[in-house]
Amino acid sequence: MPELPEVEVLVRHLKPLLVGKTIQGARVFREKVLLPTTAAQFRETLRGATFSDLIRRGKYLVFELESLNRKRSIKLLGHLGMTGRMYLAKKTDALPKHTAVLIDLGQENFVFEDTRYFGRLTLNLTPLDRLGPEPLQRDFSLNTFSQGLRRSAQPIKVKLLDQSLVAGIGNIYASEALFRAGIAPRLSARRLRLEQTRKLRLAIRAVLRRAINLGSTVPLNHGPDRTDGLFYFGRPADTPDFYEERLQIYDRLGHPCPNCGASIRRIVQAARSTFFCPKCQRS
DNA sequence: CACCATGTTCCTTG
DNA sequence: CCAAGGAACATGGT
Repeated sequence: MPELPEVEVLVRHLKPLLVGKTIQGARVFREKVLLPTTAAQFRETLRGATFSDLIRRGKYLVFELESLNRKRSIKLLGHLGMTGRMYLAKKTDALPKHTAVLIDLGQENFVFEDTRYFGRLTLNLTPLDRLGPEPLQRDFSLNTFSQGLRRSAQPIKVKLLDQSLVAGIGNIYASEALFRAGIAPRLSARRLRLEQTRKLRLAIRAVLRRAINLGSTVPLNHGPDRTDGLFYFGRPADTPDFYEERLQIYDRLGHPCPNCGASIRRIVQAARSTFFCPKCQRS
């Protein structure tokens, strides 16, 4: 469940569950997700450490810990890739098929499972250096944004996926933000007029904030009664309107545009799907 | 078998 | 040095 809003909701959920808990040990089932950290390094660094904080940066989770003697503060960088999940589980629960890392917290386990293993849980923090501003914070200013777009000939949709421009937008919310701003996904980034840039910046913020708010209403359960998959799409079969459709345009090929009724179209840009309304997003 | 999927990094080319 | 495009990573759903 991994773009900025999903990570934000996960962080809010996990932080109070983790802070104060001490790591008894760790088991690594898929060393690849630790890279460039090794399994031995990972186990040795974390054993005896206590979680002190958890924050989000872009689509990353940054776990902060203190070692046993408080001599050293440790940071762990997490990323969910496309299919990663992180949660606390009872020790009696069966391990999911694609468990990558298991952290023993004494009474329970912290599980990192990831079907495709594109995710990360590592002591290497350097990916954070490449991130642009947080879209929901002050440093994502109109100036910063328009200057970031100025040099790029790429289609605006593709440029929005560039994490050094602004951190946390993924394939779904890129389409959602452009739809909300009424901007055509193929428009070259440098050709946006100031008014469009202004609109897009506000649309990005609105779309992300709204998703966080809606996501916060979905309980993050795991196991057989798992509900975190509802974050993006649909609603459970037997629940009320509470679980409204969350997305206006993404994955809605052929459906009527919620603004004008025109048929929603799909194109491929940089090998990824883009959804848009041909009438509401003409320029 | 074909194509699709919420992401990032590495390599090459210009 | 920079921008941009494409492959690679790995597994599963339809």
